[in-house]
Parts: sequence; C-alpha cells; structure tokens
Amino acid sequence: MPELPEVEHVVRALRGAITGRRIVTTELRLARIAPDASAAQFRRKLRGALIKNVSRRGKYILIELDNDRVLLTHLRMTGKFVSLTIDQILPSHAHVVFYLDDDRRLVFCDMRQFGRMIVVAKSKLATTRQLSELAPEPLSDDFSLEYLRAILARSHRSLKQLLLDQTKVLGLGNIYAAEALFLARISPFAVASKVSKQRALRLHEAIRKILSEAIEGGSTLRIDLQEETSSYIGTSERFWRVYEREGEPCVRCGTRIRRTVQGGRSTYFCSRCQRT
DNA sequence: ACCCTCACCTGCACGC
DNA sequence: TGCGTGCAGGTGAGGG
Repeated sequence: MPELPEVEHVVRALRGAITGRRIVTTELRLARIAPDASAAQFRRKLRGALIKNVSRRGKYILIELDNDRVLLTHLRMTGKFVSLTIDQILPSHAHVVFYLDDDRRLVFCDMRQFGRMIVVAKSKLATTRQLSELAPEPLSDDFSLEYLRAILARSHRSLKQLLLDQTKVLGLGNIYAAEALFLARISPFAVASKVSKQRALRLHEAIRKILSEAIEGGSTLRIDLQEETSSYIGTSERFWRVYEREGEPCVRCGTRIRRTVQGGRSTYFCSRCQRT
C-alpha cells in the first residue's frame, strides 16, 4: 500500500480522527513493532498524552503529543490504522491498540509485521536516525531541479534504484518510481550521472506530477468502497500506467509493457517510450 | 562513502 | 485438496 501519497492520505484521515483526543492507555501486543521500548515503557511514554497534530515526513507518520514527544510510525508494506469502538472485535494482525478518551480504539494492524513505531522526544526529532538522512520533501521548494540534477550527477546507479533511495529522492516506492520514469519517458536502467539536462527536467516534473496527482486524487484515483478495506483509514486503489501491466499495451504507443527484475524488485516499463 | 544483497514476515496466486 | 514456489508497494544490517 503505502508510498508517500498513501501515507499522506492516512495522515489526513488520522488527523481528522484523533486530533484533540487523549491516549488513555496503550497495548503493545507485538514487541517487534516498537523495538526500542518494552511494552511498559511504550505505554508509559504515551499515557495521558493529548494528540496535538498528525503530520508526515517522507513515509513516516508523526503523531505529535502534548508531552513533548512524537510517536513516529512507518507502515512499511502492510501497516494500517483502523478506528474501532470499544466493543468491536479486533481485526487479525492487530499489534498495537491505543485506547482513546472518546471510547474508541485506534488499532495498528500489520499482516507482515514490518511496520515500526518509536516514541521520540520532540527536541531530538530532527536528529533521530530515521528522519535525519531523508531527502527534501518532493513537493516542497527544496526539491528543486538544481537539487535533483546535483543528486543525479553524483550517482552512478540506475535511475530506478536512485529513485527508491529515500536519502536522495523522498517518497517514491516501487510503483511511483516506475510510474514517474514512464511519465518522464526515461529508461529505469539509465545511469543517473548520464541523464541529460532535458531529461532531468522531465524527471523532476514527472516525480512531482505523479505524487501530487495521487495525493489530490486526479482522474486516476478511485476510492475503494468495499466494506472491509474502507474501514481502514486512508485506503484507496489506483490505476497504474505501467505498474503490474506486463504484457498489456502501453497507454502512449501500444507496445507491450515489459517487466524485469532490477535490484531484486520488479520494474515495469515501455521499451519504446523509455529509451535510456 | 557508496552501493549491493538479503533478511525480516504472512498471505495469496499459481502450477502440478 | 494439498503442497511447493514465487511474489508482494519498505527498510536497514552487513559486507564488498
């Protein structure tokens, strides 16, 4: 599920659902979700805290508390939040339960158990390992064409791999990296340092377009109305131009979309539209 | 410093 | 039906 746009949707939904609530108590049911704290420490750091705001840095969710701490959450592959009343039964893979003062429970579910939570002092937020190395927000002015060109010039990796590196370009995952490269009409195998100025410009525009389109829910967004998934906070499904479309015709030229493995991950591309 | 590979998990689709 | 295989949108440890 979650690359930057999906995380942004989760953040917006969470903000509406839990801002102003107080955390009465917390149940950490699977220790590896919060590896830096015991269940008791985790509960203690959050007990009684008022949720002031919910925000995002890259794919990290920041739940800001009034006790000078921030609950950092990364959904990784399958993490989800769901809001339940006190008498609804817990879904499967419910690993963390936050009991709120409105008699609801905010539940973190994660089938693959890859998701992570950490409570950080607000004063240490900027220097915390998870956040300190991240590239600039891709939709902010800091992610300028000049920044991207500098990053490209310094790297001899393939573009696809570079785009997945959160310390270089923030927010893309396997899907949006493929989609951005398709939009920019550049091969995922192109060597970063050899990308021309014009292609760098196209890539810069494509990254911003693919992310903002997904966030603002342009024509390609359709909300999944299925009962089960719509109860999860911030869930949606989309139409992809190349991702998971192996063998189907390219939306630009009709050539069959190809899939190959690059760095151990699937890469989808049009071999005609995306020449180096 | 940089970059690659693999491990971390469960579930699901597929072929035999 | 049942079993084995491969694959899944993310990261970070470990090693070259």
